[in-house]
Amino acid sequence: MSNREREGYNYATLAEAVKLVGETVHFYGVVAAYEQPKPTRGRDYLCTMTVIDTSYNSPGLRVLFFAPRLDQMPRVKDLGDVIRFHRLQMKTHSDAPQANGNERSRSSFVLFRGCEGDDYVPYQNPSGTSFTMEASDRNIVGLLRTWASSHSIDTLAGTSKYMKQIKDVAVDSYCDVCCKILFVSEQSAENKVIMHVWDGTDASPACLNPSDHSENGDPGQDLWIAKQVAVPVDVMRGFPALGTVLPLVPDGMPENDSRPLLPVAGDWVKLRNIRFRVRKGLYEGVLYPCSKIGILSPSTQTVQNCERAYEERLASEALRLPQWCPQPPQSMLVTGYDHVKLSALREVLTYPEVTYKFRCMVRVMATWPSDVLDFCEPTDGSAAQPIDHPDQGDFVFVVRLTLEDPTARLHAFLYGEDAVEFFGGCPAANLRRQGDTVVVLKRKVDRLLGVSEHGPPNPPWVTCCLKSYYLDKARPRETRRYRVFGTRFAG
DNA sequence: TTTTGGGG
Repeated sequence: MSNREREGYNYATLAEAVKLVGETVHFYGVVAAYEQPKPTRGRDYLCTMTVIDTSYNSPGLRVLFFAPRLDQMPRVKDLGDVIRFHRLQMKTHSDAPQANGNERSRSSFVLFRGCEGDDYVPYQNPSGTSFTMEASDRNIVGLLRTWASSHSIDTLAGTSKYMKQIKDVAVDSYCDVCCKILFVSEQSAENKVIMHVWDGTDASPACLNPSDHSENGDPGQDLWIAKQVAVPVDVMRGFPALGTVLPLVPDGMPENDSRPLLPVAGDWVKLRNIRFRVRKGLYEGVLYPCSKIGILSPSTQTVQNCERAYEERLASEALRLPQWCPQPPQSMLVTGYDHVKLSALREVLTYPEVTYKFRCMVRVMATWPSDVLDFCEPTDGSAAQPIDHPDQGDFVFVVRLTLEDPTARLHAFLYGEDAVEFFGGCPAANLRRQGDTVVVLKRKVDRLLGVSEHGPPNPPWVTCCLKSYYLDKARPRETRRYRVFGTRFAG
């Protein structure tokens, strides 16, 4: 044992430490930023963080800590916690000071809660029982706690030039996002963990990629399945009413046991260096090996801003609207219930009463049948009835619409008299014998779907009324369906 | 032993 250790450790302030490039130092710091450990391309794990103290609080000191095993990595519970490092090597990187720790070079750490008045027992001490805790140590921890509690420690969180809200994400560029983990799903078949994240804002409507074109000829069904697979309705019940929930899928990440540690539902995180892409017309975040997951305290300014903005959205009729629909809202459809509050589709899907009525602001993504010629069918539906039966009264509209807003997708049926009203009094008929009617219908449906000669379809925002019902009284929730009613083309 | 990765 060296003289120094026998006398107790001599801790540098961070201001002193950054001047000791090339030397091995001990120091205490308050954790101002922390990224989950992740595997390196080499043999070790790496964990990165920024620590601050009174002598050096902006931008703080970056610390890299390498170790062969996950349980040897710092597992910071909360920003503002106090960490003590022994035997870190001071370096510079890109003209900024940096401290390097390596378990293989006997670097070590202990972690304390940041709460003022908490005890002086570390909540993490990977080196076991042999750690020093003198009166001077308790003094340093106490002083750092007092200082941190009166000081904003998150000055770095949420201020990077890469930071984006979900409403502003775009494809093909790397960015950072502060968001809440709402749901973590294990896709056991692919051995993938998908996190579902939310920040209270609405993703912009995304175009369908040419590769998204359905194989079964029913694009609406594909779109609906894409959304259902992502988040089951039962899980959705626990989500906030508004705002887009995006899946975050790993790409090129190492297999199971050497994956980075993932946050759990309820955590706020800062996702760093992630990208977005569009699949089946839905944005999804992509987590690469170069991405990082930083923790955020609920008290962080960025988190508070998200939560406050969301509370405002919830309370305001205007702000509840999808953030990408025109203001003031316009709609080529009108409803007879304009006084009824607008519901997001996630609210519709998760409403506790199975039979209920809603008014929504949505986009119509697809119809089924996709050909207007097939919008009506014979009322008795039997094969014995000739398909070309000329009698109008024997036909009924049966059309399934795939509706979308920033919160969800759902199928709603346009049926019978509700459909006749919807299409402006156009009666049900054998449409294969009603060329004029078909032309009128097709023109309306194309407008509704935003079909254009150039480029992909871009459906406009429209208001519509939905009512929910069930097919089987014994299993109302499982057999819940939706119908469009009280809605028609304007003019 | 001094990598690995290091705010792009």
